Amino acid sequence: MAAAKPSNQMDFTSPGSNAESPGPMEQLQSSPPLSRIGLNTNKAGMEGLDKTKIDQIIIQASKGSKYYENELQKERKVKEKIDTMLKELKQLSPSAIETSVAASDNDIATIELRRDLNHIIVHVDMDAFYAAVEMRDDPSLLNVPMAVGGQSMLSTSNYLARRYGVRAAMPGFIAKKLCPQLVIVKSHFSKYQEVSQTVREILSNYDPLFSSVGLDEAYLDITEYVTELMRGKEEQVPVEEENRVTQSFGDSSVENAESLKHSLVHQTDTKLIQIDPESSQETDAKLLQIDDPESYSTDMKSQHGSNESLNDTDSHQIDDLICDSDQCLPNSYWECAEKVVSEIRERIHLTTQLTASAGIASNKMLAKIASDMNKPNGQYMIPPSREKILEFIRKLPIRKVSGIGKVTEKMLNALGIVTGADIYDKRGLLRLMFSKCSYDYFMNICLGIGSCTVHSEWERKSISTERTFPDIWKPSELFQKCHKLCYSLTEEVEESNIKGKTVTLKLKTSAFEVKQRSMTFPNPISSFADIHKAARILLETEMKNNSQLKLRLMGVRLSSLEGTSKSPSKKRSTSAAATVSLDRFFSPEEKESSTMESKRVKMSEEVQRNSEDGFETKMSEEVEGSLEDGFETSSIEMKTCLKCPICNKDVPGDNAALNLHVDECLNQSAIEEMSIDPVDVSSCSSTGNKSFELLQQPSISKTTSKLATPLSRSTIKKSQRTGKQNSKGGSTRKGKAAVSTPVKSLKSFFV
DNA sequence: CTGTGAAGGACCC
DNA sequence: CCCCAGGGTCCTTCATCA
Repeated sequence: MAAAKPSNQMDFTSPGSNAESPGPMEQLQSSPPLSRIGLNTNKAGMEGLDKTKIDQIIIQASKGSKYYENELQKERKVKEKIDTMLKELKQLSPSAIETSVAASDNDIATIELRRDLNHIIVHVDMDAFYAAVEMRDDPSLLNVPMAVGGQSMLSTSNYLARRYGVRAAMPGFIAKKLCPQLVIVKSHFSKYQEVSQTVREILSNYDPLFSSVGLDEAYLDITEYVTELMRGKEEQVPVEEENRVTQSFGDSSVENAESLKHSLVHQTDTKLIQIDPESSQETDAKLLQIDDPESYSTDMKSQHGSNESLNDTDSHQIDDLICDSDQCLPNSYWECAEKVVSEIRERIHLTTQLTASAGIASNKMLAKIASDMNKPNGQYMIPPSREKILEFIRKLPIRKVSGIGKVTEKMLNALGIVTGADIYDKRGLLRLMFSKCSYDYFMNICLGIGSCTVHSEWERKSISTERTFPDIWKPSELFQKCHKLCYSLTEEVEESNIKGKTVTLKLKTSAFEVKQRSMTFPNPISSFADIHKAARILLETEMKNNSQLKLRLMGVRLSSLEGTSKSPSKKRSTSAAATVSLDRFFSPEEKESSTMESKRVKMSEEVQRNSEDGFETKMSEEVEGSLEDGFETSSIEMKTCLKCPICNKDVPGDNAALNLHVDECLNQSAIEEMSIDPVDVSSCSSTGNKSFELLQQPSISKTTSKLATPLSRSTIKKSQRTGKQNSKGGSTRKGKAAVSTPVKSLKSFFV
């Protein structure tokens, strides 16, 4: 593998490659305050705005609100985190950093081995999706700044509105301040879903196994599609170079051409007629047009950020270095891919009257970034050569990378990192300052390496529902909310035939403080009775611990789902390749379409039976009371409980300790009650007798009442790197400061 | 030392 | 005057345990 060798001499070695000077303090920018409240311009259509002015308006509008105060608080925390990070940075000796750089170079060589340029990955992204749909259906919206959502929150805005700083995830009333003429349209979800489905049908012609992200995005691996197209071309029309797409489309003996025609017909039948009866005619014409070599080249050139063509002799050489000549896709394939993607977008436009943007690259991370380059209604390809990729990444603002949000950006900024090149330059520091996971993530970014895995089915990990409302504090109201939420969650749970072990209650106080309290059953549950009891107990406990609990949001979630690869129940040894993402080895036949159908109990019945029964009344009185209740009623369980060291211990006067104690007992008794509850028919097989046995050693852990301790971060952890990467440079790093950095999982982007 | 839960957060759409 | 969502995923820290 030639790849191993060049990897150490990074092409980043531009100016300041040795900028890893131990004390890059000059670069430590004191970031402006309110960075998390101000406008986030990291979005297409928001370039060149007067951010300062917009920020002023936003801040003006938010000042003094609970939300604002909470954001300030969070901002302070982040700042603190950064400060301690910088302090630790100062402690680092030059030699330590030097060593770290060497080790990092070593890591990079390893990571480089995973570079895979043999997939043509496409990221398709509908432009301002919801807004575009609304505009399409109501021409009066065409030339006005508009957004979709409500007074409290916008889902998206059109490009006109973006000129005012109005964007997704902005509350309506603030948007109005920025742009008084703004028209806010209510969202029509089902419509978006329909359109989305239409788009998906188109996409499936190019990659039947494509994966979608939300309603408006999707990843495709069109390698196979392109390959077949090219093969067809080679066989059928070996001479015609430029017109291969056309040719093969026109040739019915080619499989893809068949399928394409098929889909066209299909489309014509189902969609075009509804939208515009005449355009079916156009479809073919348009498609052919796209294939016109002239229009292609001019088109693509203008859309292509860089003028570099794939035929660059350079890239040939590089490619030869990097890839096995056998494996590497010929450049012509990538040229073809551009046409194919162009066609995809065109077809989307024809059938939906909406525009899409797309990115083409050798992995998902790059494709995603690329799709944003020529938004709206454009596409961009990052050529599959290592050199071109590095060149691209080098200048790339890190914030463009999916997974790097405002906090991570700020943290990296503090280290003087703004672009991909900076990441590479500071690799020594990063290796010392961040967890292995984060560090790996960063390295992959600056190398432009990512996952090519598109064809893996999504697996649900949790299911939840939550609701915001005007502040409430009356116990009866709180319980009512809880009940309602559990009900609707159960509906969904039953609909999807899901079972899970962990119930989490989410609370957001009127001060915007978010708390989560969870409880794990010994066996998967799904009935309203179980979910509600758990949620109810968690709520009771919280209310008990905080007598003036005032909430603006409540949510319930079920996780540790049955049949999840994470679930211990059916671990299919992913053994060997410990470091590799499960993604890769996930076996599709994991689904157990359970035997639960029979247990379907009518929700209404069940709710009625459970809603205001004795149990609940009991619970709403005194936590202690129900606690003892639990003990007494579940005499079978006495043994377990009696053995509980906490229960039998004298609880010290300390409040926190008492809480711990109570929580633990509550959880315990809760589970017992649920196991025993005669009403609970629907889940008897799982929470019935069996759980009695399991209850002997339940995995109940107490809900720690003492939270967070946000300050104790300053520690230098010795979270050792367990990776296999340090074969050469030695340095098994021990004293690594793990500044916790939230980072998109490697699973999603990297192999 | 590993695995698991619980709680808190960052991020994405 | 109206005053910051909801559904998910993953990572990290801590505690406790087997």
